[in-house]
Amino acid sequence: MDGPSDHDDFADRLQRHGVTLTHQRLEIAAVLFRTMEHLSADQILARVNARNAQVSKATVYNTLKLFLEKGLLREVIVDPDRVFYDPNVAPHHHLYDVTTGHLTDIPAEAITLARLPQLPDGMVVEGVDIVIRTRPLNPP
Amino acid sequence: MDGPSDHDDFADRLQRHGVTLTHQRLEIAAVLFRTMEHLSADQILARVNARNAQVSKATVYNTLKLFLEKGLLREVIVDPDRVFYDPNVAPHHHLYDVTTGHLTDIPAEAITLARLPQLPDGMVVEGVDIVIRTRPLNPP
DNA sequence: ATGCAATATTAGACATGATCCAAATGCGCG
DNA sequence: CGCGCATTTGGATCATGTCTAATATTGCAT
Ligand SMILES: [Mn+2]
Ligand SMILES: [Mn+2]
Ligand SMILES: [Zn+2]
Ligand SMILES: [Zn+2]
Repeated sequence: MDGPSDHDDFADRLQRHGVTLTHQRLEIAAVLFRTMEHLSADQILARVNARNAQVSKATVYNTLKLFLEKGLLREVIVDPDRVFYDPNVAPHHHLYDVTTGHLTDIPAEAITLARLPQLPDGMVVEGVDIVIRTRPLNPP
Repeated sequence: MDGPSDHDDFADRLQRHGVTLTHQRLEIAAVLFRTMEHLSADQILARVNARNAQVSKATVYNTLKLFLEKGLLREVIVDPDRVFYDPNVAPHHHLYDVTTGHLTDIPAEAITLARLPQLPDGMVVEGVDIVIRTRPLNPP
């Protein structure tokens, strides 16, 4: 499941993005890229320290910021209380289960916008975020 | 500009939504509904106390929560650090200037999405939030 | 009007996510 | 080995937002 090849893939990935390798960064990368889930900083900290060793909160935040800068991650802002970190950097959108807080990817091609609105002058689109909030169909 | 008719309009609006009137609630409603801007709790607190009297932080949060429950407002989650309160409760989407943090409404009709993705079984759409992140076209 | 119970407001304590800091550690290389 | 620089770290600090328990106001019956 967790062979040396996985580990090397993560190492390559970090290096290709200009991130110098450290033990902690590899641990964090493993947590994020092995399951490709959307996780909060707290969840990442817990998982990293559950599997292996002691990585500090400060290092988790430092590393997430670094990974963001290097384009290894993106943020998803859907919950007012915490940021989710998304290991999928391909353009895509999200289903957000408001009861569980769980995020699911929607491929960009699965949604087509017709008639993008006209932008104010001199403004350019940096990105489009679509969140479809869902909940279980109410049982009485 | 700020005649008694405005004030009465706000009062009517609150009462039609089942909100019992208080001086503080009317002040907060005036700040929100007079300019229809997207404001954070902090900004609302500052504006309320700039124009008139002393309304406490607790009351601002209490009132915003009440207005949300009563359908007078909605939240907009685009900034990891603070919630914006939106006095426009009609279905619509947003332009988000990432450099200034300023939000602008896009009428729901201005965007059409084709091919909504298929939802997991027993799940129903609660809402769709579209945020178009923009920035000034600026070569430094 | 007066009294009374329910509702609303408030100051300040508290919770939480996230950032900052200054010290300690680790690493690459001469 | 030892030096210089990047990285890590605990703990302090900050910012939004919530809670509490006391006070003030309101609506209403008498
Ligand atoms: Mn925050
Ligand atoms: Mn918060
Ligand atoms: Zn995603
Ligand atoms: Zn809006």
